[in-house]
Parts: sequence; C-alpha cells; structure tokens
Amino acid sequence: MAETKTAQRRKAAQGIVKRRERRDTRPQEIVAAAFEEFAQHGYAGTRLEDVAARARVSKGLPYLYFKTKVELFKAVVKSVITPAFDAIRGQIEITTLPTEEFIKGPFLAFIQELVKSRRAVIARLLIGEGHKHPELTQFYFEHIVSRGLQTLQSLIDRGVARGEFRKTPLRDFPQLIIAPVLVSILWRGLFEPYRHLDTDRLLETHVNLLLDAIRAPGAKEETQ
Amino acid sequence: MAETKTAQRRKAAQGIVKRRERRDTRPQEIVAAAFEEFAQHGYAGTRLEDVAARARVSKGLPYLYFKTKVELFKAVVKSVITPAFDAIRGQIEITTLPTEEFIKGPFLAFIQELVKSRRAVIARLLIGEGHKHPELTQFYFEHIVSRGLQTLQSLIDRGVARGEFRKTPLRDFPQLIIAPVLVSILWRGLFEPYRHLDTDRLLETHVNLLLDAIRAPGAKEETQ
Amino acid sequence: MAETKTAQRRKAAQGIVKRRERRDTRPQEIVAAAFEEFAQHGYAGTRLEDVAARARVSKGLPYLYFKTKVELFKAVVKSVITPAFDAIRGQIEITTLPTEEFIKGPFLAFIQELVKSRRAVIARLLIGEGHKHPELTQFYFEHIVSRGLQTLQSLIDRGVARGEFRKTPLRDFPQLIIAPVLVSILWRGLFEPYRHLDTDRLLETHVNLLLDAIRAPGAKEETQ
Amino acid sequence: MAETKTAQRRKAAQGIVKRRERRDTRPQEIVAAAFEEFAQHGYAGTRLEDVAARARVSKGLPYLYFKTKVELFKAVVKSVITPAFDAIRGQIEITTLPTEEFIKGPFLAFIQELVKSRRAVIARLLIGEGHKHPELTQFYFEHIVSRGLQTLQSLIDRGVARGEFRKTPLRDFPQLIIAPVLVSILWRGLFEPYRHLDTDRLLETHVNLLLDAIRAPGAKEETQ
DNA sequence: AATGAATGAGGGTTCATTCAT
DNA sequence: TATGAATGAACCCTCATTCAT
Repeated sequence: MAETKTAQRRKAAQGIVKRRERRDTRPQEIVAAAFEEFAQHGYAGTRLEDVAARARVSKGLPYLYFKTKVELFKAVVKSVITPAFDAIRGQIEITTLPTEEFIKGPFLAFIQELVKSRRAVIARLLIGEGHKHPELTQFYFEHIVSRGLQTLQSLIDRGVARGEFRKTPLRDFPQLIIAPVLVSILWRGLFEPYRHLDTDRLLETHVNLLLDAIRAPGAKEETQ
Repeated sequence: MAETKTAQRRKAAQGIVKRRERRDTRPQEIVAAAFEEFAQHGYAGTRLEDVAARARVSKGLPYLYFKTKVELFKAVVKSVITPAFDAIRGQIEITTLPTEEFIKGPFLAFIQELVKSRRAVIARLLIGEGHKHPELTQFYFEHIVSRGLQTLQSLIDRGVARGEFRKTPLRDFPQLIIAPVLVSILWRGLFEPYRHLDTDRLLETHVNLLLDAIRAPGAKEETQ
Repeated sequence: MAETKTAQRRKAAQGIVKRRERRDTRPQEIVAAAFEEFAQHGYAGTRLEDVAARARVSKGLPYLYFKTKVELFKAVVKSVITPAFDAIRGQIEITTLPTEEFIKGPFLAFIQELVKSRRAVIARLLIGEGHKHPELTQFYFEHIVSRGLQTLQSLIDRGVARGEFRKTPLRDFPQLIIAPVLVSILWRGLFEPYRHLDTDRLLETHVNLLLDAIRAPGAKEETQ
Repeated sequence: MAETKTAQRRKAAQGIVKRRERRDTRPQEIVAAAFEEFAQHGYAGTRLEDVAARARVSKGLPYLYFKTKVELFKAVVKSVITPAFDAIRGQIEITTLPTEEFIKGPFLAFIQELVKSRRAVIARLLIGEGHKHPELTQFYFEHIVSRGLQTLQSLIDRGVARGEFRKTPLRDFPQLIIAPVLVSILWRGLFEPYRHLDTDRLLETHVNLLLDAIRAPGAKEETQ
C-alpha cells in the first residue's frame, strides 16, 4: 500500500506519467489485473481489493469504471476473448487456400497457439462460473460460440462445395472440430502437473484424423 | 418445511430400527445432498447450511463426518464418479465383440447416457474449482482420468492388434475420443437454454467419423 | 470483545444463565440494544456492530433474528411503541368516567408520561427516516396513528353524545389533540438544552384550553 | 445528462458575462440543489455527487464554498428558513388589525401556506438529523424557534392587553399555537399517501378552537 | 450422535473528501 | 476558479466453523 503511493509519486515526480494519460489507460490496467486474479483464483475466489492492489490502484477505483464485480468480469471476458476470435474468423473468410491446407496450416496453428495462450484460462472461468451469470453466458454464447460455430460450419460447407470433402454430418456438429481444443485447454489447466500432454501433436492428430474421415475419395490423401 | 418435520416424525414413529439404519446412511445422505447443491450452485456458491437442510439434518452434523467444506466436496466427487466409470471399464475388458461394434454399441450408449446423466455436472465443478484443490484434482486424475485413458488406449490397441484399425497416433491421444463427451456435457450445462444440441447424434457422428478415420483398409465400411 | 466472552463464561460457570434460557431472550436483548443505538444515533448513524456490542453479542448474531438492518428497526418500532398505545386505547374504551374527567385525568397523565418516556424518541426516528422506508411508515400509520386517531375520535363522539361537548370540527381533526404531544417530544429531544420546557404544564394547559373550547354550554366550567 | 451539457454550452456561448454572473451565484445554486436533495433523501441519504450534478457543477466544487457536508447542510437550513419567518414576524409587529382578525386572516393564511410549501420539509430534516449537529440545532433554535415563540407571545399579550383575550397560560406556551402546524407538515411528509389530510381546514379549526378558548367574555363570538 | 445458537473474519460496495491538473 | 480522477475508511451482510447442550 505504502509502496503504491510511493511508486506513483516517484513516477509523477519524474514526469513519466501524466495524470491525464493514466486516466485513459486505467480501465485497461484494471481489466488486465483482474484477468490475472480471476485466472488464478476463479471468480468467487478473487477479491476486488487484490485486483486493485495488482493494478496499483486504490480499493475503490475499480468501481469508478465497473459498477460491480460481475461487470468487471464481463469486461475481462470481452477484452480478452473477442480480439483473438475475430482474427481467425477473418482469416477463414478471406483465405484462398484449399480448405484442407487452410485447416492443416493457419487453423491448426491458431488452435495450437490458443491452447497455450494465457487467455485460454478464461474458458475455465466461464465453465466454472457461467451458470451463475446467465447474461455473461449469453454474451459469450452469442459473441464467441455461436459465431465461431457458424464460421466452422461455413468452412466445412465450402470444402464440400469445392468437392474437397465428403458430405458428412460433421457440418451439423462443428463442436466436434473444437472439442479437442477445449480438452487441451482444460488439461493444461488441471492435469499438466501430473502428466504432460503434447497439445501440439494432439491437435495435429485430431486435424489429420478428421480430414481423413471427411476427405472426398478423389482428393489427395495425406495422413500425417 | 412443514413436510420435512412431518416426514421426520413419521419415520421416528416407525421406531428406532429406522433411526439406526438412518444413522448408518447419514454420510451418504449428506453427500447426496451436497452433490445436488454443488451441482446447482457451484462450490463457492453452496452453503453448508443448505446442504444440511436438504439432507434433513442439523447444521452441525456434516462436520461430524467431514472436517471441512473441502472434504465434503471431495467425498462428493469420489462417491459420484467412481462407480460409473468402473462399470464401463469392466465391460471394455471382458467384451467379446469386434472393437468397432463395441464402440458403436455399448460404448456409444455409455457416453450418450453419461452426457445426459445428473452426475455429469461434476465435471463442471472440477473444472471450475479443481485448480484450487490440488489433492482433489490429483485424486480425480489418478482414479478417473488416467485409468480411463489407459482403458481407451488398450481398446484402440486391441483393434489394431486384431487388424480392425490402422495404426494411428490416436492411441497416444485417447483424449480425442473423450473430447466430444466433455463438450456435450458443458454445452448442456451452459448453452442448452440458448440453443439445443442433439448430443446423441453428435456423439454418434463423432464415433462414426473416428472409425472412418482409423478403420483398416480391409475392414468393412459402415459410415452412418 | 474479550470482555464479552469473559463475561459470558463467568456467567455460564456460575450457572446463572443457561444457554437455552438466553436463546429465548436474545432477540429482545438485541432489540433493546438497537433501540438505544437508534435513539442516540438515528437509523443511518447506527452501526449494527455497535448494536451487537451493546447487546454483548457477536457481530453476526443480530442477523440470525433480523434479516436486515431495516427489519431490526421495524422490530424496535413495534416492540417499543405498540404496548404503550394498546394500554391507553384499552382504558379509553372501558372507562366509565365522564369524558372531561377522563381527559383531565388518565389521558393527561398518559401523554405527560409518554412525552417524558424513553420510547418517545422513536417518534424522532420515524420522522427522520420514515420516508425512506415506506413499509415501515405504513406499518406505523396503520398500527399506531390510524387506530390512535380513531380512538380519539370516538372519545370526542362519546362526549358529544353524552351532551358534555359541543359539536365541533375537532372530531374530524383528532390530530389537534395530539399535536402538543408531538411538539413536547421534539422539544425535549432537540431544544431542551437551550431552554427548558415544562411539558407537564404545557399539556395540562392544552387539555384545559381544548376543553374550554368544546365544552357544552350547560356543562360545568373548570378552567385550570 | 446530454441536456445538461447542452445547456451549459448554450450558456457559455452567451459570453463571459453570464459566466461571471454565474460564478457569483454559484454558492446559492449549490445550496438550492442541496436543499432539493436533502429534502428528498434526508441528510445521510444525500450524496454530494448528486448535489453537484443537480447544480450542474463538478464534484469538487461544493468543497470550495462549504468545507464539509455538514456545513452545506447548515447553509441550506439558514438560507431556506430565515426569510419566510422574517416576513410574518414583520407583519405581526406592524399590523393594526384586531388580534382575532389578524389570527384568522393573515396568520392563518401564512401557516396554511407554510405547511404546503416546499421549505416545510426542512423541519423533517432538522428533526431527523438535528440532534447530531448541536450547533445547527442551536442556530435554528435561536433564529427561528426562540424569536418565533417570542413573537407569538407578544401577539397573545397584545390581545390580552386590548381586552380581546382572557388571561390564560397560553402565553407561557406559544408552542401550542404552532403544534398543529408541525403536525400538518409531518403528516404531509409521511402519511399523505395513506390518508389525505385537509390541512387548511385543520389549521382553521385549530385557530377557531383556540380563539374560542381564550376569547374574552365580552368579545364577539365567531366559531367557524 | 446430534442440535442449532453463536462466533467473527472477510468481502463487496459506497461515498465524503482530497488533489493534481 | 474549476474539474473529476483517485483515495480509503467504513459499513452491511454472509457463512464456514465451533461448541454448549
């Protein structure tokens, strides 16, 4: 606490950080701090006081930007998740690669990175706390899940339309494409200390098997 | 509430034998009640008082059998999960069916039922709270996950040995077999209100695609 | 705090107070303590922790009996006010005295005592906080004010019916009978330090003037 | 909110003269805004931020003129009450009407209006918070109460001196003249939603009864 | 073995007040 | 003179846990 003030004064004295400048970045700083705390302790286990301390901010400040703990949590989810998914969704829509190549290339790389990224822990949070905050779940469903699945569906459809893939019920269950991603994330969060899982290879295997299963008879075979 | 008391009195009136019997099953009753509460409200959201009330027991009694809330939580996990998995594991070991038939038959039926069962919610609990209780996670890993994966591995190996399946990296990643089960469980717990998911068909599709991907060239083809 | 526990243990050791016995009186003790605190600091200015401390009880106990601060406040109002008013209301209904004599006698004595009593401060509380707690105001209105006014009205009506009083609009405004009581209470609570007010004589004067104003021409004159 | 800003800009656009003028009236504007807030939410229930917002002023500005919330509260009381009472006091001193006529006329009109006026709510505030702010109570006592009662006393004395009134103890308790005013104010603030009170007639009745009680035998009788 | 009254640490939230700009 | 971001003490309320009975 004393540190906080001391640090701020030092900075102020050095003229490094103007008050005005800080004001604009404060919400982000708080969100970032909150993300770390939520990730480590879960929603219920996170104390706003600790969030504030981590953001080097007084206990009351978070309430200036976020009305309640739940609002802060939502802000964390939004800020952490949305950008990543927007990126890959964009790629899927504009890519000119053959579908199989896209899946084995950029898509596989994306989910491999996603699984290892810091922001994957948000999934655990959602799963653990979601049912208590329906609005949050709904937001997450509409902005991430629903749109993500739709994108995957259109990816499959495109492959089928191009004669690359057989017509399979997979298009009705794009969740099957994502399932190993979730498992990878959760494994890393829970069981990694007990047994290492090579998620890169797991996801690669998944992608290859899936493609083997749906590849149209005429298309080139390329099992890993 | 009035019912509660009435019911208790009725039991009491039936004599001390019933009371004796009840005394012996108290821990189980408390665990069952705790399971329901945990399932509905999560770990942090569950009040021991409510557990006691649901078990028709005084507020202090749970502490006679479970030293803390965490201990009770562990007991719930152990009691709810273990039996179910022992069953399928046994089946896998003794079945005489061709592997593909076993997977499409009893195994598919098992995971279809599991996903819809009440006890699936425990997965959500573990995911949400597990990282805070390492011993619990470890217990869960050793008793359920590790042994489950081993069993699946041997199932794949058997299929390969019999010439039913190709040799694929799937045996190194049996998590891929289970992934859609987890997704189904979580979907039902979180997103079902927003969009229905036919988990029976999803799992059937998963199983068929997987078999398509690993079936040995000579083996009979049987896409769904 | 240490005192609390020490004191309780001493008592317990002496066998003076059995736990069971205390249980039944605890709510009343808490209400009594709350009354003192509310009276001294007003509603908003009262901290439940202080109430608990005054009742020699832990911080959390009041919540066992009263769901919120407001509920506790209501309990205070009910417990302090109702009995007193029930008493005088009963007297009015059963008295056989001539109305004027009753008013100059028991009624005057009642309001003289009321004004000086500890529980009069509740009026200040109601006035200060009432508008923020409509249910409380409504409760107070229905149980104390409305019934009190009705009783006064019937007292006037009886005097008129018996030929003791003239027919005046006073019966439509029984508030006029009570007004000096309120003023006395508030004076004592606010201005007594700056100027003493002899509320006994004030109320006596009020009663006499009022009777002078409404006494039927034939009835005996008896100005103070 | 948007309106607020718009309005401010409009004013600003009208030039610095307006701004200058506004600057000089700032304290009054803040006091006026505070009056409204205090009247609606009570002392404790009023947030300085809301006061500032209502005055279209920044959160910190009130502290430029009023050191603390209490100081602001005092300023509100002083500014709102004093003027009204000075007016009637002046009238009483210079009137040439017979005392009874003055009471039934201008005086009755004054208290009838007072009871309905916006500033009457200040009485509720004083009653609710006064005991916590002795200096405020003292100020109020000296400037309003004491002088008001003195004025009423001299009004009675004048009536007696002129032979219009009997000599009664009323002169020692001018509070009796005011009591129904207070009751009317409080009723309007607290109970009006539950039962309407015709305060005009109540006060008229009060005045008439009082005059009936003190009128000298020879003076004209004039009951309402 | 069983009860439930009682404890008290702890957390979310509010808001009067300060102060850098 | 004026702003509004920032502070931090304070308070209501919850609930895991204890313990006298």
